[in-house]
Amino acid sequence: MSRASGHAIRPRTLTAIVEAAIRLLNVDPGVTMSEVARAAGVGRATLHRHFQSKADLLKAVGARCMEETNAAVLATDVPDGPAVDRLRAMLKSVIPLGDRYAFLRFEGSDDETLQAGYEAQLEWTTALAEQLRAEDAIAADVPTSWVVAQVDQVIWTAWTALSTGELSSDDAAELALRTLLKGLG
Amino acid sequence: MSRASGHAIRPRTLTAIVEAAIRLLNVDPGVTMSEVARAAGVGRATLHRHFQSKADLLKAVGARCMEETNAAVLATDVPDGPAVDRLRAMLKSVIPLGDRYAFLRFEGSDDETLQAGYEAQLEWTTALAEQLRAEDAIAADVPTSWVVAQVDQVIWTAWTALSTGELSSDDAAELALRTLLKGLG
DNA sequence: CCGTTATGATACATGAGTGTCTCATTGCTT
DNA sequence: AAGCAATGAGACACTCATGTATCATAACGG
Repeated sequence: MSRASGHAIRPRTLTAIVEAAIRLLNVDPGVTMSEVARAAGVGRATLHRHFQSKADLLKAVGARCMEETNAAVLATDVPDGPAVDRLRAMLKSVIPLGDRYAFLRFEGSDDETLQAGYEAQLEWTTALAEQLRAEDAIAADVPTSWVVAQVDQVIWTAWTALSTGELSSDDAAELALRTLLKGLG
Repeated sequence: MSRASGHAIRPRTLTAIVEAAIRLLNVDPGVTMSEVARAAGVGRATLHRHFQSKADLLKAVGARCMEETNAAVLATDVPDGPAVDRLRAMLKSVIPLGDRYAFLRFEGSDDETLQAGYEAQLEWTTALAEQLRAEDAIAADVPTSWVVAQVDQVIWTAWTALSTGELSSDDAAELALRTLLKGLG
C-alpha cells in the first residue's frame, strides 16, 4: 500500500508505477526497485516515497490483481445457472488476465492480504467443484482437492499457451473447459 | 559443474552439498550460498572452491535432475508398447520425483545444458503425443502443443497433491492418467 | 605411520540493492 | 498569476550476498 503519512500521490504516478511493476515482474520476478522506477519514468526517490519497500509494492500489485480478477469473475458469473456454465464463464473471464498476472504464481508472498484473497478464490472454486459434483458433471470418486487443483492448473496451461501466441483467449478457454470435463480423448 | 582445476572434491562433500541445495531450493528458490553451506555441514569456502558461483551450483543440480529423470523414464519405458501404457509408465516414474525437483519449475535458468535437457524431454513428450494421436487415444482436433502442455501440467498438479500429503504417488499417477484421457467427468 | 591434500574457519574486498535525505523544479489548484 | 505540493535528481549510508586469500587442522591413501 502507499505510504500512510506525508506526501499524496498523483494518480498518473501511481498508475505508471503499478503498470510498470506488473509488466516487468512478468519478465523477471527479481526486478529491482530501480528498474521499476526507470520503466515507470519516475524518480527512484518517488517510488520509495510511496512504497516503502519492495514488499509494499508487491502487496499493492497483488491487491490490484485480486480486485481485477474478482471483478471479472463476478461480472460474468451466473450464480443460479448450471455449474458447467459457471465454469465456462469463469474460465473465459480469468484466462485473458493471464498475461498480466501470471507472475503471481511465482511469488511465494507472505503477505496476509494476498494470501487471504487467494484462499477466497480457492474456496470459490471449491464450491463450484461441489456444484459440479452435485450435477454429475464430474465423477464422484475424484477428490475435490484434485478437481480444484486441476482447474487451477488448466488456467495456468492456458496462460502459457497464450504467451506463446498459439491460441486466442476464447479458444484456450474452450479447450480448457473441454479438457477438464472430457480430457484429451 | 565442479571447478575444472585445482582441488579435487570428496564424494561425501559433493553429495552433501548437492542434496542440501536440492532440499533448500524446494523451500526457498532464493537460498544463499551461505545457507546451503551451513545446511550441508560444509565450510562456505569449500562450497566456493567447487562451485564458483550460484549459477554453477544450479547447473549441477539441474544436470543431476535431468539424469535422474531420464534414467527413471527409460527404466520403465516400453518403447514398442501402446502409447497409453507408455504414458502411464512415464507418469509413475516422474511423479515420485516431484518432491525433489519441483523447484526447477521456478528456475528461469539460462543455462544451456539445462535448457537442452528440458527441450529433449519436451520432444519425448511430443513424440508420445503423436503416438497417442495415431492410436486414437486423444482427439484429432486438439493441438499437440496443448497436449504436451497438459501432460506437463498434470505432473505439476500431482506434485502439488503429493506435497500436501493428500495422495500417494501411485494414486496421483492413476488420477493424472485418467484426468488426461477422460477428464474429470 | 607419514606425507599429501581437501577441508574449516576467519578475515577481507567488492558489488548490488535498499532506503533516506536534501533541494531545485515542475505541475497542479485556486 | 501565485502558492503549494509532488516530483526528479543526486548524494549518502547501510546491509547483505558474493567471491577470494590465508593458514591451521583433519582426513585420506600408500
